[in-house]
Amino acid sequence: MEISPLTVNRLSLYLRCLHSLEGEGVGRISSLELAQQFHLSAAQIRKDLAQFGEFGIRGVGYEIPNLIERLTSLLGLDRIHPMIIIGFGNLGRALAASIGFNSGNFRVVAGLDNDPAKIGRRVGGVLVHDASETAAVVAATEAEIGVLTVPAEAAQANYDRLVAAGIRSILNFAPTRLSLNAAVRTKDVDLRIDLEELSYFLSS
Amino acid sequence: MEISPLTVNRLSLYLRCLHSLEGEGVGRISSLELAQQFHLSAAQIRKDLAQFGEFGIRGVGYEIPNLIERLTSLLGLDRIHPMIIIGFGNLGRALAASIGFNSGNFRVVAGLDNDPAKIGRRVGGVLVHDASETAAVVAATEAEIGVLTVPAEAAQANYDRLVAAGIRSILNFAPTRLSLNAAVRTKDVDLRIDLEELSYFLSS
DNA sequence: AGATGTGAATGAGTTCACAGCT
DNA sequence: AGCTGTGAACTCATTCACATCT
Repeated sequence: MEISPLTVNRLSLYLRCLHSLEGEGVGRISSLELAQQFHLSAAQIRKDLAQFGEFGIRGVGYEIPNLIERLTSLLGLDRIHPMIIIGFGNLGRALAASIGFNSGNFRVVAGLDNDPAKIGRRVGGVLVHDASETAAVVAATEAEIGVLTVPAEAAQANYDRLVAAGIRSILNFAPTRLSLNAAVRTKDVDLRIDLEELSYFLSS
Repeated sequence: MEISPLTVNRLSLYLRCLHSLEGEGVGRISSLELAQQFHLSAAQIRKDLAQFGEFGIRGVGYEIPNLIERLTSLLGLDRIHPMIIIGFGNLGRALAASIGFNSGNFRVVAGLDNDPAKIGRRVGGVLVHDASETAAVVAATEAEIGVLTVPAEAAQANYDRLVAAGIRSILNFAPTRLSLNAAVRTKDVDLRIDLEELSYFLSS
């Protein structure tokens, strides 16, 4: 069955809530309690989980440690995901150094840039390579995720190079419409569009 | 009529495409050509635009300068939107300095942090104030958008302070589920969830 | 008794297909 | 003739409500 990204994103959310409950020592919880505590929908929690099997106990609820384990495994968070960052401008550098981004199972293992002043440097613990060596760096680091933080004009060329290098997925911050390769899962983070949405609702 | 954020986000996209065409000297375009060039849906372009009036000429298409003007005005991009950044860690600093973020009609006019080492400093052209002075800073700068780049634990407190200070909208980067105030439009950018989505589809 | 898991109902969003202008 | 604007059809997503199980 094909799972929607909306569902997957909610699973992430549920997992985060469960970790927080586990930290408080709670051992089990019903969909209703979970929904009320975190402003979610109980029916949706059950529907989302039910797509992957029967995780709960009728009349009781869900065992938190068990559910955490199942969701962690489902989301692929039981193994390390090496990432490379392409474009060491402000945003690329910040993400390389950010503990929120570079933590848990996600590890920034290398950087790429085309600026000679940056190549060979170690920025926030990450060594920056020449972007022309994308293929070699992807192969050597076994990077699974490429984080595109280059200017819009450079995005398509760097995207194509990442795809050719055999990367498996891409998180794109460049504010441009990439011509996509179906074999590589790509997720856009377009802050310009986010701001313009806020602008619209400010004015409306 | 209540417009969906999905529609608004596509308007941003259309506007971007139109700017690019205008730069190439194209004067008018049909929904079909626009769709083909940028991998969009012609029917959806027409439906989206039709929600706001009749912008096109039947049998001909859309006048690009005219449509750009209408969309710019619709999205509220014909005036400046002052922004403040709350939390001058890696991400906050990067956004303050990033031309992609801090450009066009969006201007970072001040920063807030609770670290004495940062307060009073000018980082990337932006003066950092004590977070306890949120209300005064919002009033003085007339900031419309608050960009929350604090750690998850600090997010709710800073959110509440922004709301109390009279901010109109918030872009939240903290990976947490905020308890929201309905009067303040809030948009989440949750990079952790984006990465976990990629992780899921890597494994599945 | 009480909460899960799920078909059925509703709602949101997209695509189709064509009437109506220019 | 050709493209917009739009009701109708369809697909996707969420919510409801209850049979099912512990």
